[in-house]
Amino acid sequence: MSVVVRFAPSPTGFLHIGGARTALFNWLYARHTGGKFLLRIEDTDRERSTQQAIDAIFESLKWLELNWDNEPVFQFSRAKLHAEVAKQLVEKGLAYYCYCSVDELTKMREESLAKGLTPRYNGYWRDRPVSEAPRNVSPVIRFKAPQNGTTIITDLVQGRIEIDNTQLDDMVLLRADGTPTYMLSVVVDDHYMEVTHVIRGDDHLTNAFRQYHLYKACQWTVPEFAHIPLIHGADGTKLSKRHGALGVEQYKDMGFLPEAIRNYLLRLGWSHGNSEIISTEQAIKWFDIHNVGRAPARFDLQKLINLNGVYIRQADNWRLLEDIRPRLEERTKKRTKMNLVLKGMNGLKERAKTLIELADHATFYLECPIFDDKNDTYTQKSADDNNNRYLAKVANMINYLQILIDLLTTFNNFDYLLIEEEIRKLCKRQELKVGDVVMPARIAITGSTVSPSLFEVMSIFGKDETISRLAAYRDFLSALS
RNA sequence: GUUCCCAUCGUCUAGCGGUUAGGACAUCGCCCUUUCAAGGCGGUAACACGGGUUCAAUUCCCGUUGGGAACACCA
Repeated sequence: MSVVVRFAPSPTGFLHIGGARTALFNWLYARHTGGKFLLRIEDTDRERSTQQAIDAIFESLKWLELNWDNEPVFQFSRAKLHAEVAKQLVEKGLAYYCYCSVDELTKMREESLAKGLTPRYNGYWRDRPVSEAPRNVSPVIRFKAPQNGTTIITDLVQGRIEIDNTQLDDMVLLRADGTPTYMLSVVVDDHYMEVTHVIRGDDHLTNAFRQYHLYKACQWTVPEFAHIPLIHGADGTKLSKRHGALGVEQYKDMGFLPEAIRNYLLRLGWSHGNSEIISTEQAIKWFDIHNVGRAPARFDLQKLINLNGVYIRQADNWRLLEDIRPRLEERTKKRTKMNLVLKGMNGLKERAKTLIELADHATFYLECPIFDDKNDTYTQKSADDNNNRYLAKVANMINYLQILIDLLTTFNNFDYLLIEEEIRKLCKRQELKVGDVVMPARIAITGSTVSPSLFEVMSIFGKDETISRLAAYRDFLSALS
């Protein structure tokens, strides 16, 4: 029998990082086994489900490149079928109508809690004749859960788990308004979608036991379960907004690459020997649900950032340019110089951990960051703080800049290696430190003390732009002193 | 509170009775060097605790402690 898995988020918010991992594991398992990866939107909670959230989930999955098979299933559209199943169970005597009010149920839970028991429904209407039913109350349908014995589930991740059936209470299948609950819907949908493996968050583990009996009551095959541990925040508690339980979209906005996120999420709770950098192809080949760890893992942003740097360095230059183009265009009008960014990409991507950084560092190719277009002058203010250290030695800097200009003016060929060779020769001749000469030029050309190799930058700019920036800064410094 | 799950460096993890307990991120040195990265080399750093079982326990069993999850007419 071929594998069918599904990712079934409820559209009550964005797709968070934990959901993304659940989706990834399902997707990998499907691709690994050559099975199907289905998507089901669990929108039975009409109050909290939004179109916005549905769109966000689709967008996030697409961005992560976790493509699903078949059309997505919207659970609410199948509500009639779900209700039908509930009614059939009543007819078979496997479920019953319950007329308890919300207040009564709350009271019941409080009483159990006071006695030190698990709060749950006490089965008041389980064996009570319908003739006793109050007139003006619309009933819910409850499932008759077994009251004795034990239930055993062999979870693919958690192993064999046994619970006492006294833990199970009679869960609501159909609400008073006739809409199905999650417990009913999942089971019915998973059955009709022919899902063979239910891979989901650990928080559903206890649900599996209740669902198990529902499968049995319907005489359906119980799927394999795999409950993967949740992701925790850096402090070990449940991941919340405070920790970075952000939407996938927000990680995109922070400049992360989808392949970096996939790799990070995969390694969180799963490993393959000493492999850290794992391509998607390798992941598909290696992934097995059986060796997913059982303990929850903490989310470590530093490791994600590091991994992102690795993937940026590996990425194609054109693709990176396209990734940062919107950010660059936001920042400057000089779109004609994008080819310079592309030429400089090898030097730039070596130094960036995120696409934001990459865009930041690339800006100088488009315009000199410390040159203010409006006033047609340089500003010290916009230069980074380090510059001040060098600006203290203005006279020296003017001198070095002039030496460089004189040298570069004689060049016909603006080749990277040639520039380096000649500047080194000059420094040796005049007994100057290469760093002393290079740093003022770096500030003049890139507006910062941090940049890719200056010789590379110069060769990319070419003679005119290089000398023009050097001269402009020289003049600015002269005016200062 | 009740039930279930979990436990190796700060973090993610390898280990599946006998290892100098390995790797990665982070961190700290050094090297390389025009800055910053990247890279190279090296350092600090872990088997929660207590009982068993065994010739031998990080590894198997039990308990303690500590963490987590679930207990809705939410999903």
